[in-house]
Amino acid sequence: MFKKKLVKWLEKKIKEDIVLETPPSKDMGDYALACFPFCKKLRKDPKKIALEYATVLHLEKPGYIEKIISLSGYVNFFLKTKVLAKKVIEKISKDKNNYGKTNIGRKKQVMLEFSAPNTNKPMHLGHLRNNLLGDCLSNIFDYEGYKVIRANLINDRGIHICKSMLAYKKWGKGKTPKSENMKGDHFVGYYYVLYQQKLKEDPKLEQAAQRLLKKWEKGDEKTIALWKKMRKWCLQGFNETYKTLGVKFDKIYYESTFWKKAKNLVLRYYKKGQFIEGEDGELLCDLEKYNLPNKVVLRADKTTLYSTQDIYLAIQKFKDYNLEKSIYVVAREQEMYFRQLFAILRKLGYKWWEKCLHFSYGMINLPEGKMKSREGTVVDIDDLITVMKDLAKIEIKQRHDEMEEAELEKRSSAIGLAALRFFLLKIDAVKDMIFNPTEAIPFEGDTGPYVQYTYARASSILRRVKGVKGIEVQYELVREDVERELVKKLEEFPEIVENSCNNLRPHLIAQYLTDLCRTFNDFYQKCKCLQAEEDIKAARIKLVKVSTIVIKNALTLLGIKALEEM
RNA sequence: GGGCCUGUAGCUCAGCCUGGAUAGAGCGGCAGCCUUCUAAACUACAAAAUGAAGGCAGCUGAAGGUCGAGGGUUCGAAUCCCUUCAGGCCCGCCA
Repeated sequence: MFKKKLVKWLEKKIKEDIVLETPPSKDMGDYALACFPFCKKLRKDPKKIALEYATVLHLEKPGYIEKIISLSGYVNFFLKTKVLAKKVIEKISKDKNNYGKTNIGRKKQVMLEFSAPNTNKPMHLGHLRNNLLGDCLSNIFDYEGYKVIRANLINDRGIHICKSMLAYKKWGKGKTPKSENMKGDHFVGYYYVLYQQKLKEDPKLEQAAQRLLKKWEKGDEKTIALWKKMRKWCLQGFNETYKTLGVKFDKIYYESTFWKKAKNLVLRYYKKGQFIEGEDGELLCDLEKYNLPNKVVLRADKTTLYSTQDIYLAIQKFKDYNLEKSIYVVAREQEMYFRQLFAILRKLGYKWWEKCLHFSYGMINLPEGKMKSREGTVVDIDDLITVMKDLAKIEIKQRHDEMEEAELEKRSSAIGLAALRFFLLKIDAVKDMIFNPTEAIPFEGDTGPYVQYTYARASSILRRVKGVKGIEVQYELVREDVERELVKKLEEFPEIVENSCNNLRPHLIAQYLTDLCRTFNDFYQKCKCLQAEEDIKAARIKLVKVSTIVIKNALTLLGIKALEEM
């Protein structure tokens, strides 16, 4: 708010490129200008330069500046607390849940593809990080004014799907999710696991699954009917999970609807000479000129691969929408794959290949160690949510002796999910991480519940306050150190969102939130609101009010519910 | 053999893109506030130095660091460049 203004003013005064930084401690002011770079030109000691600048500038300082001094080679600027408080508080009061939006994405469309489940088993911990990152990034783009298309690519065909179908055919005995009282995706997943188990005793199942795939591809009626049935069960299960997670999509691509077209497309490009035939008849793309290994785009038996379909789908996305960016939220293992995919598109002459972007993220594991589906150590999202919810219940019960069951359900669900989301989103996506449920749930520390709790405390003050409505806020009464700090934190928010959007770093929001909440709690601790004198009370209540707005806005970006009471 | 990523306090992480002043949080641990016991002096009561044991929700305080290592660039490096070590991931018909 003030920084840009100050930079402009300084550039006029000093006639140099001005880069302002934030000093490490508050007695060094709000902004600082390092004078070391000027040394050579002016052939003077930086301390002297700083002193001279500070002296001159101080005399001509603009109205919002309290003082300008020099400290060990820096020119330090101090904002007037009253002006700062007034500007920030009034801005937030006016913008409310729009506070922090910058509109940098106006008239631009961005697509984020994430989630991408297979319809043969429930989504697990890995999908969870994917879903949450994709969802949060989408929220951020949305907030910055982009038109966001949340896309999901459902992998609903292929050999892995046939495996669960085969197992169901053999051992399913006509059971249904309903008859077994199971969630659809878990039901289907059970047969996928069953297949893997039976395969050990009977290796011939592999061929049987292959035959089933062939039948599916030919459109065999019975096979298709079974496929449709099981697919539906699975999708219903996914939708439930998405609903509890609070994840929504604008566009869903089903692999089953375009795999054939994808194959034909690749064949056409082959005929045009864009792809070459390998030793066994497979088709591949030569990427040597891009310094990448070659990529197979169609199997020797002319069945499709992920690459086949992704080439088609990438093109389709740009046909469906006028995209500024097409972002793929996919785990890091596939970094090379996406570099190849984008290079293929480039080779094929699609100018927009540069707009494609792989947002990669690290692995997520449990404290017990690596997840291995074969060893059954995979954790389903649904199970994990239940664990979080139960942990949340324990916390709530410690604080409330009696609570109605419905209310307990509601709160534990909100808190459990908040813990989950926050824990996964606060860590830089590039890093591998260990998800430890018990570390995520406490109401203290860097956790989602801590942030929610802060919001609830603030809300409680606002609920109980009486008699400040008509009183005009006198901003000079915002004068305690902690109050000033809080105001400054609130001011940072728009910059944080913009940064996290431009650099695709959702964790900045979460990091900011803990910071803000700590600052708020410090203020809460040191400044009595309700017991203060009327005019001071009015100012503090206003500060509490705008704090809740910003906390809520930030929470919303993370997809976390702000609770009035916990 | 080649490529990408990570390495910061006991643990979990932020800061690195965009170099700047004493490298920041959270958790844990430590000390204190707290509880019980002890107790000179005193007619007695209240209060209580000191020492010991216990507890831990909250509050307060302090501690904790070769920023993996080495070199370079720079007035200045956790941050940029090079080398190196450790860990993870990937490298034509898996997804």
